[in-house]
Amino acid sequence: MGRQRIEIKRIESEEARQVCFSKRRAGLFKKATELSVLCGAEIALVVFSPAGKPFSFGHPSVDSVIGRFLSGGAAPTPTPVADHRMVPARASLVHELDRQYLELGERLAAERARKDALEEALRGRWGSTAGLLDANLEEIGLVELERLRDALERLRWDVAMRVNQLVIEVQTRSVVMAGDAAAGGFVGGFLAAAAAEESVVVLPPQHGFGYGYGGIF
Amino acid sequence: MGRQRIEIKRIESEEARQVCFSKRRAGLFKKATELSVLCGAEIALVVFSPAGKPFSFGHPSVDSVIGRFLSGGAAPTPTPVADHRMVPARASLVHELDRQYLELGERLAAERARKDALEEALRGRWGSTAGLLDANLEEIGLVELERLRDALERLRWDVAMRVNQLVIEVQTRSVVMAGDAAAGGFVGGFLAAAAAEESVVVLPPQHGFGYGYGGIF
DNA sequence: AACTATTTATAAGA
DNA sequence: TTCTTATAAATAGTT
Repeated sequence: MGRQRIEIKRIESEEARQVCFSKRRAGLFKKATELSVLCGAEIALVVFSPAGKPFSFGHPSVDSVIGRFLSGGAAPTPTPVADHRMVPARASLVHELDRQYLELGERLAAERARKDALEEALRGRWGSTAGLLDANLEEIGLVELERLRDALERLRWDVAMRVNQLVIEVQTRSVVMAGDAAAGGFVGGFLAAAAAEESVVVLPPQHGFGYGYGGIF
Repeated sequence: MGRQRIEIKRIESEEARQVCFSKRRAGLFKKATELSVLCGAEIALVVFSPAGKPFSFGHPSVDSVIGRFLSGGAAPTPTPVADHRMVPARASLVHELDRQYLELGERLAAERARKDALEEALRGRWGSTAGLLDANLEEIGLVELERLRDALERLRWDVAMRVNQLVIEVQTRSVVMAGDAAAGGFVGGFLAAAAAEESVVVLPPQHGFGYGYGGIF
């Protein structure tokens, strides 16, 4: 709708896609607002940018509309535009939440496994020499000292290796893991604010974290 | 957007309102579809007509997007309000999920904190000038290792004493021990390692923890 | 529903 | 990102 007509297909250029998203998102929210005002229609609109930032609009509120949609055994939806899903999808939201919940559990388990492996990596090495530590030194001969020396050197190597791995892991993981701690107890607070009597709600892009990974719930 | 410009306010005429709704709803869903296709954005759109008919669009699905939104995408709505109209059953379910989420979140945070402490301990140890077996072993900070550390420090002292004695013996029994330079070498190497200022392992260039991204964490 | 006269939205470009 | 502008789209009022 501009200088040229464009085909409605995924924009490959990352930059162009971002620009298009910004413009069209604004337009979409404007249209949604106008529709709600002109016709008094209840509307819930949630959009995630390609970068994962959430935007939402709701009249009277996202929650009230979603709640009505999920609970009200409302009639199935029509199919305005083809191609994408315009599905009824009733209470399967619960399943989605449940799935994400399980995902968090798996994350926790994985996290714990990593921690245990770390502790074991340390404790295990010490365990190999623990006996020597407790031995009566008066009875330690050159052979024993040699064994101790070797054990300690192996320890140094192993730990160094472990550190190397950790460094790599940390570097690799830095972005992926970002955002984990955000969004504590969001659902409760969210629904607590549900059914707003407000007219128009537009969430600006969040400050930058809290999303990234949807592995909660 | 037609013959005349119209003010964006509720259309009083019931018929005109219904007509406008039909037209604009189609346009809105089309825009939403285009945005999702062009930019790959995830979108959930739910609209109730003035008559109460529900229409929805979702990419990949309404539920997945809503689930993602609920789970951590958004900050508290800028327009909080009261008037809860949640379906009881759903409300309690969500609260339960929320409670369990908080619980898991706390556990995860605790696990991660411990894991981070471990990583930091390892990393910090290498960062220091002291060697692996030096006194700052305590920086590992693990309770279960503190006793081992103490034992090791005593060991070092005792070993040093023992070595002194051995050296004296070696010096005394010049003939017997003379050819056994290896023994002295072992012990010397051990003690050198024990107080090492050197690193056995060279860590890879840590081009960094500069997560190079300001947005997320 | 269809048909336009207009207003809007927006693709490119700066 | 924001603005400008040429055009494509959407749509208000009409048939």
